[in-house]
Amino acid sequence: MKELEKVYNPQEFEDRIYDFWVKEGAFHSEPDENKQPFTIVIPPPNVTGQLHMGHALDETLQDILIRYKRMQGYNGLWIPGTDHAGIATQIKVEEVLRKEEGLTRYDLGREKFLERVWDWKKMYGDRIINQLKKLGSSCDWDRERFTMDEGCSKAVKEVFVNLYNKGLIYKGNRIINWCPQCTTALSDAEVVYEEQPGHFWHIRYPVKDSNEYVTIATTRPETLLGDSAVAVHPEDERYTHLVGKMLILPLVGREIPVVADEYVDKEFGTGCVKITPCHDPNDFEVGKRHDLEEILIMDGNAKINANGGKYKGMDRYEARKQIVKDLEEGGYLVKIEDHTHNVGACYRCGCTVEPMASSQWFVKMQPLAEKAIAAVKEDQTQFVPDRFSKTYLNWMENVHDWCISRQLWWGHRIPAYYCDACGEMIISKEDVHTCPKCGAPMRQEEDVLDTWFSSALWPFSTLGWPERTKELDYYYPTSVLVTGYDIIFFWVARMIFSGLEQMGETPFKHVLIHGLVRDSQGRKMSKSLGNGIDPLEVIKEYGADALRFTLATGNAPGNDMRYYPERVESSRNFANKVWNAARFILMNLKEEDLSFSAENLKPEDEWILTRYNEVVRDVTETLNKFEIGLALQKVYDFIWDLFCDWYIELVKPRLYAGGEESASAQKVLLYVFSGALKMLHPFMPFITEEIWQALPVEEKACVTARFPVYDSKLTFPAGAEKMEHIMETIKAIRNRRAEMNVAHSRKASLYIETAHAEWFEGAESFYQKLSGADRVFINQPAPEGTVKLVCNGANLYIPFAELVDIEGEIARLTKELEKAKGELARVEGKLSNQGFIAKAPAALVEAETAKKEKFLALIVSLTESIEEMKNK
RNA sequence: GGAGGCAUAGCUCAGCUGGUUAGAGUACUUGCUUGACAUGCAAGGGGUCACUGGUUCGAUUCCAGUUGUCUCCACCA
Repeated sequence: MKELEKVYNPQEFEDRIYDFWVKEGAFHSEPDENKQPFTIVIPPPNVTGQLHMGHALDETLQDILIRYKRMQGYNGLWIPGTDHAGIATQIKVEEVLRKEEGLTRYDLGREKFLERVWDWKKMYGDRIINQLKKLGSSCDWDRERFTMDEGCSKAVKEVFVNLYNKGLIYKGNRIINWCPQCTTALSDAEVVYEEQPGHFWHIRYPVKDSNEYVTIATTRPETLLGDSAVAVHPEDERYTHLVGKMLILPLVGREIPVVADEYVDKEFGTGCVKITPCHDPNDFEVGKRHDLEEILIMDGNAKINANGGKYKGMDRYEARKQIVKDLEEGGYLVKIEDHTHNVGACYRCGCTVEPMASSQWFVKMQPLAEKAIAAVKEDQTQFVPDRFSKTYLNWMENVHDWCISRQLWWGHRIPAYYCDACGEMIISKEDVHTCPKCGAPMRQEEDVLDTWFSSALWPFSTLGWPERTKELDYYYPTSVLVTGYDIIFFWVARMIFSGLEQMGETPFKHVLIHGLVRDSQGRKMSKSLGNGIDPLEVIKEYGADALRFTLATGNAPGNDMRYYPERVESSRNFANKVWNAARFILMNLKEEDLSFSAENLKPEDEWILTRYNEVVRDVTETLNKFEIGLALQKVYDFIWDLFCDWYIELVKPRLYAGGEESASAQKVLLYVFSGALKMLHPFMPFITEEIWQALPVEEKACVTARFPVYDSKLTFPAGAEKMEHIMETIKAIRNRRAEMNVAHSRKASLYIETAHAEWFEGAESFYQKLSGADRVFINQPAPEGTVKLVCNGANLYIPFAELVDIEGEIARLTKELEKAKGELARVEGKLSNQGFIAKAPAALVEAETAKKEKFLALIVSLTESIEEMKNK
């Protein structure tokens, strides 16, 4: 038998335990027809290669579920996420390149640049894996298999061609969100809106051949350069006479028409809107309806292009300044108003996005969304908690077409090939070098796909699709996806419709959504605030188990949680408690044969076994419902309160006495404790395994042991009830001794007066050990001069008369009496209510009746006691 | 503008399909080096479950409204 260190020190064993699991093949997950699969798809880690608190939360919840399922005999597989083609990766590398070598990606060229990204990617990938091990993550991460390799690219091409052939992918000129810093298009989901102070510039547009003019207001005056009309509402009498007339665009001198369009809100501003089809999504639509000229005025860096005339080459903000100045000088500027408005920013780099017309690839969402909506409505995929399905459905029902092309290099290149000679375009899974029409060389599309396009295929592309591999057969659809609510649109939704479209089946049965980890003041953890907490630092100080415990408990599913160091500390204290309980048990296990059997059980054994069984049942139930925090709370309460504070204390006299009674106690101790360890293992894997290795148990490792199962043969209602009565009286005695300031060392006799002598028989040692009694008498006359305690079903007498403060005692008893009377009134109120008697369940009526009896008896005893006191 | 969350002890939060003497951790008060643990043990104080109605025999729990607060989505020039 291995000894445990005297002091709980997780640093001493966590790494060793992890290696032990790997050596034992505990995370093995080859398809096995004799086992049920349990698959978890996990979100991508963040780009810095540094484990952050949110990711630690993801990993912890996933790991708890998969360890639990493995212990139930399931074949558990992680499908780890990688940010395998993200914009952020490229931007990060470009940043490093710029800083350290003063180069841009164009200086390096596509191929060399991609090599750089790939090396960098591997480096941080390794770092993340090592960090996850520290956390206890049982993901057997196969990097060769789960990276952006041949296979993944194959899947991407396959899907692209499939969708294109079904008419679900198209190329078109549309307004997209353009990030001038990342120099790429962004999808709607990648834009974050923020309120910013700005201005309304009111500008006068003269009517051609007239003294009239219209006034428009804009927040972006520089877009004036791209105006091709001014729109008014068709029923706006103020302007009907102008519709069809031409205006002279200030500074530019271009003639633009006044058009009538329902899009304009008569009530808002002057009722006139300048129309800039290439730089505003609504204007773009108006432009299409009225066949207006489309004038793009900026380049990829948001600098004014040749269409901007004299402003060419200016940055958009520079141009704004200059244009405002020129308008003012030309007498066109009517007024400037302060105005706060929402400005869209790139969610990666924070740069203000520019809406721009551009030729991009899109996925037609409506047909895909319809299936994805049906799948969730029909519960093929269930969100936990359920309310997040509303978030999902809301988004899906209002979804716009998805812009999937990105003007980046790191990513899957779109499998489209162009012939410059004859204009032919081919979409193909295979590379096409010569044009089948004219024989000229073809060139592949430069753009790459949105990260989330390939990420959306993750649940099946990683399993070998489009090949029909045995992994795919066995593990798809996966069991559960665990992620934060902030990623529902980016990833969850897209995996669902992609899975449905390509596999004909939803990619996972459950989506477990959790909240965000915030700092102690409720703020989001962020780099700019500097309030982020490094999980590795926490692990170093308190151990991975303590961090996992903290992340798994203390809040309801889907709600945000705050991070407090004090909470980790209290988790660590629990680990310490378990550690010391283990040490106590180990130093008391002296028997050769420790195999448990339900024989020679004492009431305290029956009590703890009954409670243990209940906890096994409850924990299993709650975990099956993904109520992870609740399950852990139950294990915690059982171990600390019931097992350590009560059972161990109750059983100490037997252990010290030795003999047959000690032997049976040892067996129960080991049985219950090892079972509790197994229940605790998914939550706190390291400490439970380390202790397991020291215990004389049959199963070789806690990680591969079988999760406890409820056993009706091991519940003993009678024994459990007897113990509850004894414990209630012990609490009452302790309470009174504390109130009277009786030293723990001062022993006293105890006289129990009861109509249920059987409840208290054989309990002498408990009273001696736990309530400072030296001798215990049942139903024997108590001597004069005692303290009387009134309990449910028994009166207790302790000879401490000299310590009694009569006045205080009367006050205390009176308070108790009032409380009991209040309870009685409540119960009687219920029982006298005919509606209650008639409609409430019978068991409840019975229970209330029993309560009434109990309170009646209590009131009689208390009243008597008060009278006695008054007579003294 | 649309949708959703939250409001329970000083603080952070549990409380699953209505019936509990409304809980935990932490903080606070008191007493304990009781042969696993002071990272501990024992005892205690502390809550009109935001407010107003409704449904019900019965509401912290379900429904509606009000107030406060947070978040997401859309976005009007």
